[in-house]
Amino acid sequence: MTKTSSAMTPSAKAPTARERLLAAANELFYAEGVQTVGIDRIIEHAGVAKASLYNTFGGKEQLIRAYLDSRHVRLTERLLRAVEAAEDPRDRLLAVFDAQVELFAQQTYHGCAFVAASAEAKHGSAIEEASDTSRAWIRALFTDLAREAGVPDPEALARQLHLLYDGGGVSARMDRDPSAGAVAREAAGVLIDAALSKRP
Amino acid sequence: MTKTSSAMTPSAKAPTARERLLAAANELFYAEGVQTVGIDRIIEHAGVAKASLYNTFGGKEQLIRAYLDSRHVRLTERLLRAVEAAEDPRDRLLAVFDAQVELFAQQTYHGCAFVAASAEAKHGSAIEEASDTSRAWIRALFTDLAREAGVPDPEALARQLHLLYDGGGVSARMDRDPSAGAVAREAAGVLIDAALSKRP
DNA sequence: AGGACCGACCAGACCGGTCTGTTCGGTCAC
DNA sequence: GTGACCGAACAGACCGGTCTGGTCGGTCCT
Repeated sequence: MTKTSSAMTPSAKAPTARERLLAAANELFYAEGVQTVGIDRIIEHAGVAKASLYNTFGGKEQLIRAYLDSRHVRLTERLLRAVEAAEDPRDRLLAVFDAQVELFAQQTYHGCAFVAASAEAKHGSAIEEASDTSRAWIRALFTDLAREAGVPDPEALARQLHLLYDGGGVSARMDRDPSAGAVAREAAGVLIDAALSKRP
Repeated sequence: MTKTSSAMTPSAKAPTARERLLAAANELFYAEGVQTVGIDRIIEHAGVAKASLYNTFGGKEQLIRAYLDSRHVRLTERLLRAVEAAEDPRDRLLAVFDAQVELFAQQTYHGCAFVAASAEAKHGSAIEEASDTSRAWIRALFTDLAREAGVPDPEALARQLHLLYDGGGVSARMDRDPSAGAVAREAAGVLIDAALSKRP
């Protein structure tokens, strides 16, 4: 009845090698960086043979790409869930920062995975590609919500809020201070109100 | 008369091994990352013997530290110069972002060196130490300028502006878009005005 | 003045270790 | 038996770091 080994569905039974690999990558790459963590540690932590990694993903670069893609999926889910819980257009914009506050509170938080991974990535790499995709999505989310709120220049407000979003992540990591989320949220409120006041 | 070999003064003549090493580190570390660039490439680019590196700095970690320290010195000089050129308290706060705009315009700009270097640094490293020092200095600068401007809560405004400052740097690098500087400056103006309006 | 000396430096061989990526034989479930 | 998987060994490049040997300009001593 239950197809456990189909590898296409995560299934409820024993996790496949791919899943364990991705989980290990998520833990180690995120905590220590994609450059400093070697594949030996990944496969050891995943309890997987090296050949399985290369059969499944093809190489470290592709594993990093898959790791970043999975981060992006979880990011969009988290943000969408937070935004949908709010109704007032202004609150929907702020909901993004509420999600950030919640995220920073976890002691596992170690900054934006894309910012960290792209810090030492060469131009044109898969890392840059994944970062661009994720950042474009966030920018579009901010723009849509800003337009929804009825500000005269949604693009401009979106760029400002994106700056705050980035700054919050960097500050929370670099200063080891989760309260950066609250600061970002407060500043966002000011910027939103200023943009709103220009359109009566 | 002239003591050229004293090694304490950079002198005007031929650059010493230490200077060339630091210059090479500044170029390669900043452009490609402190992890990905090996010391072999540093010494080759500097035209220096490997032993000179280890005699002068003691190791890669210390070279990175010296590189970051030199970045910090240049950063403070640049910001101080920009701030001192302005007279109005509000303009002095904005001058920090003017300096950022100018910085982003250089095509060599590749993001904040401290953000990049600390992305894959382990907790308690010399990199973290240097980052903390630099960030504390910037925070103090913002706080002083905010106090000078007479806002009721200088610390709060400083934290907001620091967020914008960080966000501008990240966005300029990740999006390969220097206009993030102008966006940050504009948002800073809004936040400053909002803080100012609370104190008559 | 001239020879011994010395510190700063370069060139490069070399070390142990680690990196990514490959290969192969064995095992277990279906 | 067939495919997915593990454990282990392997190759080749590269890492940070050490060490030897040689060059050169300046300084001191006589």
